[in-house]
Amino acid sequence: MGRESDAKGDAKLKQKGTKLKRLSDRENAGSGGDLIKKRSSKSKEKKNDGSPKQVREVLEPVGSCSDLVKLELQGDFTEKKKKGLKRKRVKDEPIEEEAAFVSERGIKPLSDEEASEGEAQKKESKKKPKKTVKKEEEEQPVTKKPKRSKEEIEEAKMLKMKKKEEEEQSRWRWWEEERYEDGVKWKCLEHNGPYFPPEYQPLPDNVNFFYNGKKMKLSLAAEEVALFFAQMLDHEYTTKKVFRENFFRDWRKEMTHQERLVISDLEKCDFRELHAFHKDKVEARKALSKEEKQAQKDANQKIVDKYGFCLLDNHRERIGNFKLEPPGLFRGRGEHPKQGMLKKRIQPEDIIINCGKESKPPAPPAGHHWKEVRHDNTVTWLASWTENVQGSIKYIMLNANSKLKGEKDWEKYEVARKLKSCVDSIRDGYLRDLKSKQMVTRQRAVALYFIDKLALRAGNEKEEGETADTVGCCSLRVEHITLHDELDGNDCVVEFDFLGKDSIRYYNKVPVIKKVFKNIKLFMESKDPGDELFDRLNTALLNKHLSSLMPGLTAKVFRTYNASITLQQQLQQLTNKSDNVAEKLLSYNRANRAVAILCNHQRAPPKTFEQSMANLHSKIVARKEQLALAKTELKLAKKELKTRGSPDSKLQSVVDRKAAAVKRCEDQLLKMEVQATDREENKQIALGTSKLNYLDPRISVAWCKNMDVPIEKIYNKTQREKFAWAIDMTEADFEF
DNA sequence: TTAATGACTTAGGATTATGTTG
DNA sequence: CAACATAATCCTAAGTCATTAA
Repeated sequence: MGRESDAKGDAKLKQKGTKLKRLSDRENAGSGGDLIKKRSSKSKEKKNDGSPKQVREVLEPVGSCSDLVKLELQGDFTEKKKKGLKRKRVKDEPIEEEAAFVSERGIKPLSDEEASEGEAQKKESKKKPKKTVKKEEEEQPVTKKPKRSKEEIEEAKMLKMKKKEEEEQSRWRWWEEERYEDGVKWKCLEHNGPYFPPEYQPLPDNVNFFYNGKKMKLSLAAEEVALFFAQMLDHEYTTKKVFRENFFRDWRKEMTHQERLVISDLEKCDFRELHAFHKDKVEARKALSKEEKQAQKDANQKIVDKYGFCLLDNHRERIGNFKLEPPGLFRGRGEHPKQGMLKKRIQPEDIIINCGKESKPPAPPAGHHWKEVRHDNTVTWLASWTENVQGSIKYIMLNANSKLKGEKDWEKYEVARKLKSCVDSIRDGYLRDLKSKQMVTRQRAVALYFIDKLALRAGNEKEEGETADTVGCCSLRVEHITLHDELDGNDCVVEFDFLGKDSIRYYNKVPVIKKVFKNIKLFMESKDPGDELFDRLNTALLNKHLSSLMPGLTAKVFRTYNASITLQQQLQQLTNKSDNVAEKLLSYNRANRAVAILCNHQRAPPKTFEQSMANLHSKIVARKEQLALAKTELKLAKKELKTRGSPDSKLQSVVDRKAAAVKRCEDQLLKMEVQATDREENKQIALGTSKLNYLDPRISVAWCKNMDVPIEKIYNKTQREKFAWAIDMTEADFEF
C-alpha cells in the first residue's frame, strides 16, 4: 500500500527535476547561439571523478579495423578439447558416471557429428581424467577404468543421444511457419506465474545489531533491511556518501517509531555480527556435501520445471526471468543518485498477470491476489510490476531461444540488411546536409555522421538527477569533445571523452572530414561546457528523419549494420580456406574483436588478470631459458660432429634430435607469447555482447560452413539455441 | 507539441559451474 | 583433491524507440 504513494512521489519528483525544455528550431544556421539549452555545469564535474574504469585509446573508423587485433589464440569456449574429441570419441570413451544417473533403453549409436556435441561431451570430459584428448583418430577402448561394463557405457551414450534427438525433434521450427497478422504476438498463452523469493528468515538470537555500542533487537522489517546493508559491507560502495544516505533514509522508513527515535546516525550502527552471520552462511553453503548439493540442485530443477516454462501457442517455451527480483539495496551503475535505496519486496498485489483468455490464470500465493489479470496478446510479457526505485515497469518475458524473441531478432537483422542496400544514398544525403541552411539539418547530419562512422548510440534525453550522467550521440555536450586542427599528423581531429551506457567511458580521437569539423566548431560557438552540442536535435527528430529514408530505419540500426558488415568483411579478409581450424578460429575471434572495439564493448579487467598474466609471463621466461639451453646443446653437438670430420650417423641423430627440441621449444614459446599478447589485448574487451546482439548469426553460420568449422566452436549451447533459426536456415552462400 | 509511459533490446558485473593444475 | 582459472549463466540496470496522454 505504501508502494503506490511512493510511486506517485517519484513521479512528482520527476516532473520537478525535468530539464528546461528544448526551444523550437526554426532559426537558420549560425543564428542560434542564443537559444541554447542551458544545463547546470555541475554535471561536468561528475564525469571525471572516480576515474572511469577503462580507456580505449584509438578507435579505427568503421571498416578499417585491420590492425585492431594482433593475435588471438585462446578461443572463446573450451574449444580445444572439444575439437579433439569431436569426431570419433563416441566409440569407447568410457562414460562411467553417465550411466549412473541415466538409465534407459538405448537408441542406436551416435553419428559422430552428434556425439561430440554440447553437454554430452562436456560432462564426459570432466568426469574422467581424460587422456589428453585423443586426436581425431578412432580411439581404441583404451585404458578404460574397470568399473563399468561396456554395455553400460553404450547405454549411457545412447541415452544421451536419444535425449538430444528428442530435443531436436521437439524444437519448434517457428521460422518455417507463417507469421501472425500485425501486432498479434500469440493466440494462446498459459503459465504458472512468477516464482516468489523466499520469505525473510529472522536472525537467530545470538546474532545482534548494536547501536552506539549497545545491543538492540530490531523489528522484522528493520532487521531485514539492516541485513541487506550488512551483506554488502565488503563492497566499496557502502562507503560512498550517496549510497549511505539513501540507504539510511530508506531504512529509517522501515523502522518502528521507537527504532527511529533511537537510530539517528548510521555511523553509530554496528553491523559486524550480521555481516559475519551472512558470511558464515555463504561458507556453509559452499561446504555442503555432494549429496546435499545434489539435493539442492534437484529442488531447484523442480522449481524450473514448474515456473520456468510456459505454453505459447501449444509449444513449451522457456521463460527468461521467471524468478521475481528479490528485495535488496539498489545498486545502479556509475555515479547513480539513487544508489543505496531500498528495492522493496514485490507482492502479488503489485503484479499484473498476462495470459490467454481461455487459459487458466496462475493462482496467486495463498491469501493473496494479483493486481490484475489481463489478456493482451499484442504484448509478449507474462507478468509485470512497477519497480519502486525508478518507477519503471519490469516484465517477465520469454527466453532468447523462444519464438517471440527469435523472430524479432531475425527481423532486426533483416532491417539492417535492408540498410545495406541504401546506405550509400543515405550517406550521400547526410554529407549533403552538412551544408544545409537549416541548423537542425546540419546538426542532424553531423550526428548521423557520428552514428554511422563511430557506431554511437542515439542518446535519448534523461532526467537530470534521476540517473547517472551518461550520454549518447544526440545528448553529447560541449565538454565531451575537444577539437584539434591538427593532431598526431592528422588534420581535423575530434577527441571524444564521455560516459556512455552503463557509465562505460568512450574515449576516441577521430580524424573527420573538414565540413564536419567546421560544423562542430560552429555548434560549439559561444556555448558553455555543460551545454548540448546538438541543441536543436533530439532522437525523435533524428529517427523521424531516418524512417522517412527507409521504413524501419532508426539510429540503432546503424550499429547493427556496421557491426555485422564489419564482421563479414573482417572474416573475408582474415581467413584462408587452407588454415587449420585453430587458425580459423583465431581469425574469427579477431573479427569479433574488431566489432567489439567498434561498439566500445568493454569489461573490467578480470580480477585475477594481473596474476594470471604474471603466471604466463613467468612460464614464458622459463621456456626461454629452456630454449637457450637447448640451443647451446645443439651447438655443442654440431661442433662435435664437425670436429669428427667423417660422417657419424649416431652423432648426426643426436644433432637432429637437438634441433627438433629447439624447434619445439621455439614453437611453444611463440604460442605462449601469442597467447599473452592476445590476452593482454582482450583485457578490457568483451566479445559476448556483440556476438549476442549485433552480429547476424547467419554470417557466422555461413562462415562455418564455408570454412568447415563446426558451429560448436563458435557458439556454445545457449547461443546455438538462441540462433537455432539461423543455424537451420543458412546456406554457405549467405551474404549479409 | 511535448512529456510520460510502456515494451522491448542491450549491457556488464556477480555468481555458479566446469575444467585445469600442482 | 584442493586451489585456482575460465567459461557459462544469471541478474537486473540502462538503454532505444513507439505510443499515449496531457
